[in-house]
Amino acid sequence: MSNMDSDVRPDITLGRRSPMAKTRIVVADRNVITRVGLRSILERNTGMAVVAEATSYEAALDAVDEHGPDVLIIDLDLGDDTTRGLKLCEEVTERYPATKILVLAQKLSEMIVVEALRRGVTGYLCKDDVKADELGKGVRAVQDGETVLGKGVGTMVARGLGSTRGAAEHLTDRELEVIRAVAAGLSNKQIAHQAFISESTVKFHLQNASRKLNAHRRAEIVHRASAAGLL
Amino acid sequence: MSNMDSDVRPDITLGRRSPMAKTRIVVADRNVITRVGLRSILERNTGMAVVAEATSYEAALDAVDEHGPDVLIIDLDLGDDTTRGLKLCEEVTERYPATKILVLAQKLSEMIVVEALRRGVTGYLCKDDVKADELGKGVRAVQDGETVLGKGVGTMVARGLGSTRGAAEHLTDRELEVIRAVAAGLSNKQIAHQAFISESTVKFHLQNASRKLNAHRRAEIVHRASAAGLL
DNA sequence: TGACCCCCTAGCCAAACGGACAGGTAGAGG
DNA sequence: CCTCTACCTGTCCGTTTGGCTAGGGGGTCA
Repeated sequence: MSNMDSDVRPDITLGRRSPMAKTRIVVADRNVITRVGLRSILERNTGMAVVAEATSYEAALDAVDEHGPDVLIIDLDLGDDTTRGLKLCEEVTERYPATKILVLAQKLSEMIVVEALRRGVTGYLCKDDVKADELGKGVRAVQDGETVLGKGVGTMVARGLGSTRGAAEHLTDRELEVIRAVAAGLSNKQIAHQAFISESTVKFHLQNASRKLNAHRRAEIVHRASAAGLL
Repeated sequence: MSNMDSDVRPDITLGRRSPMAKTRIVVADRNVITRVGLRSILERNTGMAVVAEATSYEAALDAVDEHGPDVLIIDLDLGDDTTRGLKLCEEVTERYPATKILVLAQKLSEMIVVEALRRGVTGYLCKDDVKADELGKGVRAVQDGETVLGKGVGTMVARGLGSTRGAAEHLTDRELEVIRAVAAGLSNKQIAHQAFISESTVKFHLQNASRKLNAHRRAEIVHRASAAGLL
């Protein structure tokens, strides 16, 4: 209660995963309010303990390294590049298969949902939809290896996996750069000039982005990218 | 601990604004985690009490009606129409000038910031940027009538107020409808058909929206509307 | 070394868009 | 009555786009 602002809060380190021990949780979220709220809600539940908090991708990984928690609760949007969050999930599931991941997203993005699940995330809830008691249940379920999908997430998964191919190929740096320029209202010609490439190339990148985002108009590209938190 | 999910949590009703009394706070946010977190952080401070929580515009207004708090902490994005949040601020400042409003936004939108301040909001912080101790200070400052602006908010205000005219005329229902269709990737012709109006009219609405949002291309319109939480 | 991916470029053409005219209706309110 | 707002329609024309095909260069990795 005295050190509520530290990035990582160590705790009594007892033997990892001893039976009957408390569920050890690491929370990664850039938002203090959310961290405090989560801790408060989860620790009402006598069987759970938040052993560390993190506010960046690096800190999150460090915390998992150090504490080897049962569950990592994470908001993938920890920096300005959500893709980093996906990579983090991949790393954690690879190196610590015993640590289950529960994603707590601010908003639902089909692309992120599908990609996260592909990377071994075992739960995906949306902050705004979740009820207080669902959190505890969700954590317990995830810890037991059950897959927990929040309201609306399920249908996304169905659609996402139903698509012919991996729905969400990653946008390349250039593509993202171009999309951001489009969002700013620039024409292809202006973008070309700004990025020191030809107009043809701008169109090329936009076509690739269209395919990847399953959009057909630049306005739609912007919308999807925006919804995915890419801008 | 038993009724943490109820929309409004009544408390001991003592004489309003007695001197030396605790700072009475109403929290309006659709997110349980945030509500619990705020309560937890604020009530560490012995001089403050969260007397009610609300998860909808209606409930927020009811709570203010009932408790006449010193401070209303609100995330304007309580439903699917952020404009409602602005109207709410207007109503509260009009009917309860003694109740100060502190906006806790998820993301920063110039339009929302400027409009909110125009409507008598005395504080504007961004959830992700705020530190735990800043919250208490912010609430106290707001209660004293001081204007509290979070990181980045100040510059927005400067730009917003510097603009020749009221920066943010409201988009009409039709305009919003058209914009949403544009975001979905529809052509003017398709939108016209969908809305039972002519293509000319679609273009007309888009031109008006362009002016209001200070955009020149549909992709930019979508971006701004999206950033303002209008989609 | 070939396969693969990202990046870059070119030209073509139909369709869509933006921006500007110049109007019209209906309702709300001073 | 006049004004204001939201809504609706049209025509014009140059610019921008979407979608296509058809390439080259450089990097990584098996």
